[in-house]
Amino acid sequence: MRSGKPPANGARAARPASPPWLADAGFGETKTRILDAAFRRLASEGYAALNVRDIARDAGVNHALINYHFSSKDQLVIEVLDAANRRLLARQTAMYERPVGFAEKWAEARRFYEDDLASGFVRVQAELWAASFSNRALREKFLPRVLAWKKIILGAVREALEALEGRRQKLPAPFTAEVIACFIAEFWLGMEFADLLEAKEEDAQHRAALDAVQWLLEGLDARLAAPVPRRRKRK
Amino acid sequence: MRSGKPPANGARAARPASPPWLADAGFGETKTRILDAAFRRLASEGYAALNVRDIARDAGVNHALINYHFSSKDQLVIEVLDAANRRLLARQTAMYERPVGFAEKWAEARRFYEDDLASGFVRVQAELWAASFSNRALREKFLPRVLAWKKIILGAVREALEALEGRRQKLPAPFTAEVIACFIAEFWLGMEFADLLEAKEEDAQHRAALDAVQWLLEGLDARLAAPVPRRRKRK
DNA sequence: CTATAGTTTGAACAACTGGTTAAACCAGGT
DNA sequence: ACCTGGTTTAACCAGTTGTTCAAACTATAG
Repeated sequence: MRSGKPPANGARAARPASPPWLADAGFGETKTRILDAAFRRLASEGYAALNVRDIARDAGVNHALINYHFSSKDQLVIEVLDAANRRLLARQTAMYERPVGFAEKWAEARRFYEDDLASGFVRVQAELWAASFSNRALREKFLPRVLAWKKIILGAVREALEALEGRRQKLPAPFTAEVIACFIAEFWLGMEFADLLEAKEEDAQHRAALDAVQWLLEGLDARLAAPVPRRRKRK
Repeated sequence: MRSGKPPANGARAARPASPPWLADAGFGETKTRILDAAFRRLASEGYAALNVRDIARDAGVNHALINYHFSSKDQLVIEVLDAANRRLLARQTAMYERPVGFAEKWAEARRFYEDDLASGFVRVQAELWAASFSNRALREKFLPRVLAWKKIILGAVREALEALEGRRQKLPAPFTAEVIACFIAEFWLGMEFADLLEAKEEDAQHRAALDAVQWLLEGLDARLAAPVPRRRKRK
């Protein structure tokens, strides 16, 4: 019998049957519950305090099952990150398809971020990010994602700069698309780690900074929507 | 007998007598060695793997001494962060006094960063930053430092913007000094966490981004050095 | 029914954790 | 000499850690 469908019931406590979180990819119910509990534990207690017994208790499952379904605690953590990566990839491609303006893309990214912050996703990512400093396997899961993420940003920035050049506007030489994309990517990452410190003073500043970019992009969208100027910029 | 001076010798192994690292503040030799070993352990193995016995072995002392000199492992970690804070404060005020151009300030910050990366300081800071997500005492040590750091940046940005305004140049409304300072601070923080992932691809991009700001500031410095355009008095 | 294969359980293991303790050590003061 | 108070040591404690294992359970196939 493969572990496709849930095994009728067993004497399992009546738990909220696995939230939508990382529930995809045809895992058995137990496996999903463990993954989900591990995620929640990472989000609430952090990586340093992570241990299989608490995870099992949260999942409502015997703790030996963790080594049965995942071969070790380390492997479980890696699969948590894997699931997170799958989820991000799906969202990313979904966003890619939608052909909207730059400002709207930015706004959607902000909405996603708010969700991720509230759901604990940002926290888990930060915990595993730090853990990956001393965990090669974990780091190797992060690197391609970071690179892919930067590539997305770079693509959007390139698009924007080319549009600007079509309007005969150009940024100073050192500000290449790569540089601007780097600014955005690392700013965002820094914002995540800063937000997790939960300094209320920061929140307002972050919103203001995000708003400023939003304003910039709205201006860009407007200019792109207007008819091309005859000879030189009109404004 | 206070723990002011080193106790002659004892049968201590011939260890490299406490590197310059966090050695200040009149601690006894043993205390300093433990602090130093804890720092090195954090920099090499990370917070999650930190334990008193390894620290003691690294310091060449009995592990019971950690609970004798610091009252607990948690307290030791806090004092490591305290020492780091003291060090940063000293450097910061030293840099404050030196009245140089904006570009030179930026360049010095970059040099400091390179040192901190090589010495493991950035790594330790990142480890403790993440640990502070679930450690109130640690977080309370971070918050004032982060706030102070941002204040420094904000001060410099304000200065620059005022100088620009003296030259009748003005940024678009949403780009206040606070917003720009926020961009810089979070970009820098993100860069630290990204560098710790050790993706070689990133390094070049970071350098290019830092160079771009450098270029901007050199232009600003040059403009400020040049005579004021007619129409209004200087600053 | 029985056989079979996947799943679950409770108990156990050995290693490791932070912390404590009594005794020893080591100076200086009297 | 003795006492004193800070320091160091080895042994120890109780609790936690990840992991293993044989036995029990469950559902399906023959």
